[in-house]
Amino acid sequence: MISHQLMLRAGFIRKLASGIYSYLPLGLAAIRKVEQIVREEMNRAGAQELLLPMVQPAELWQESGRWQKYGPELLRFTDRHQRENCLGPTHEEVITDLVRMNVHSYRELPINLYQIQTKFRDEIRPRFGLMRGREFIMKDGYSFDATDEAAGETYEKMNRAYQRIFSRCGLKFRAVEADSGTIGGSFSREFMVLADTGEDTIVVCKNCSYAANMEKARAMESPAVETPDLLPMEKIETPGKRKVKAVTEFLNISAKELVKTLVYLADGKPVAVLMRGDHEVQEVKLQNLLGALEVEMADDKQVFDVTGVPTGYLGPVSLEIKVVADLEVMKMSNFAIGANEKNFHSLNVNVGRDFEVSEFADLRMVTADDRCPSCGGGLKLTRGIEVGHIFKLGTSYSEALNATFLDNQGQEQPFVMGCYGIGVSRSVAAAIEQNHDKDGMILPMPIAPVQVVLLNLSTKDEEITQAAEGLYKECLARGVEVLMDDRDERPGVKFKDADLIGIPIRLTVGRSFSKDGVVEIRSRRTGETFTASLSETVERLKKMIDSEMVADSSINSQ
RNA sequence: CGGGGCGUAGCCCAGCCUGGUUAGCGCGCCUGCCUUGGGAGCAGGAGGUCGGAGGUUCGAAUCCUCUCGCCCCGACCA
Repeated sequence: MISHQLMLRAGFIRKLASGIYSYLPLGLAAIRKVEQIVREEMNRAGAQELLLPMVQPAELWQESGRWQKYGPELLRFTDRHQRENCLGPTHEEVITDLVRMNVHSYRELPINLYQIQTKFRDEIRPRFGLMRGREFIMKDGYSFDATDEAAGETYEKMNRAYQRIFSRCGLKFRAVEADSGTIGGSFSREFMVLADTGEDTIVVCKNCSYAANMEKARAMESPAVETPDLLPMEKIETPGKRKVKAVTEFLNISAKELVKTLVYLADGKPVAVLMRGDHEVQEVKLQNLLGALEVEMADDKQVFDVTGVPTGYLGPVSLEIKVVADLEVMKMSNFAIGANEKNFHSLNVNVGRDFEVSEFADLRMVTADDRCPSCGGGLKLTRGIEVGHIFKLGTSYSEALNATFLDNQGQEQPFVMGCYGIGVSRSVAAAIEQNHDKDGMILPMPIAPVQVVLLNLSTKDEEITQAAEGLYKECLARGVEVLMDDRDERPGVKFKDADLIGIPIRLTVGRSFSKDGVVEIRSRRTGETFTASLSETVERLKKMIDSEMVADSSINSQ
């Protein structure tokens, strides 16, 4: 991954252990820039910063039920008093506990609290450096409202704040509908930085603003077709034909005329899933439909054990286990299925006449051939990096932890919560992923470690050195962030390093100063170069910087 | 957790298969000379528990066993 390589080469980070990195001065400076933008926008949106403990007692997690649920990525340990603890991967429990101890009346609401802190998640397989470390810097925020309606307003406020934050960071991103996952809650939205190297696939409409991740993405339903006459079911021998491709070729039908039967284990219980031959199951949708904690595809042996049929010849007719089906299957008629007998399939099968389905639902993976569910336009699959996620949590945590307040009727009510995360260290990596060339990083002005890198090309030349130092001091005095390269190195080395670390503006004092009394100003992004006299230089730097900072007023707050 | 791979100087790596001088190259580092607008050149120099433990052997970086760490692929994931 390019951002990782560049950060190592450029001295932004060094690895200490698997998924654990030290932030060096330049890397830290970029992180601080992102943090500062996050702070400003969170504060503007009415949130308040605090700092919660990283070590958390097991009791709290047992109370919420996540001590069992969270799994091995929660790093647990025992202290000298034999008390169990964990390192916080997130802070719903701690914040809910804090609020329940201190807030008791609707008149104290709403409350919106956030922190910026190092989190630890013992990832199965850390990779891509800061992109998926075990230790990472995250902003996490939590809101407490008296009613669903008020919580919805807070959620929208956070949505707007997030739009501003990522715009101000100079990132190209999309906000997408998302599955809320193990955190629970009713609705959530992910902020995805668009990059081909992203780990997540997202679906965006080419025509309207619809965007979603694969777990949530819907497609416009295919138009209803008139049901043709139902033909009599027919069993046909299909020796050795198990895969959709082999069966359809053998029967000379298209995959759209075949229904495949897949067996999943939902928390250990077998379920058959019917899917049109050319479609794929989206397991998270299945998991949500079944209300299961875990679904996994059964292996060949497990399938045989529960159905008595070898994989490849399964069908829903007289199948003993629970059967669910994708919506598209409902529209099909006279289709082919496995006959539940080795080497046989059945033709002209129909739902209702030949078998029953306990539930129809959208269970499939959307493809680029599908149409947008909100406008019917074409869809595009693209890759993204998740840098932010906002959730409407509802009352699941406040109920589990018995966090309540008295409403204006004197009734005890659970807080209506929301939670809002931003991967700070990941955002820096994502920015680099999105902004680099063959020579190195090209950092957006608002999150670059410094705005200007000043090269003194000849530290032994007194005139040049004096000019460079003068400029350096003037920059500092006038609020221009500057890093001076006065190493005793040859010019080529300094140019290469300046390119690598991606500082937006390069200011060079060298030969042209001795000759013509001018210094050189160059944009890292465009390569555009011009010269300036000493007296006008800092003013011109300021203009360039201002034009590249995303000004508050230019942000469209949607 | 399953599959594959790697640990030799600060870094990248060769040597291992087929045991046998003083363990080597490149980069980096130090000293001197030289050079100064796109990662220069010459000369000299420092730097090693060969990841760790045990074993086989006259002799182990090399063969065997165990162990630790890391990387890649997979399942998983806010």
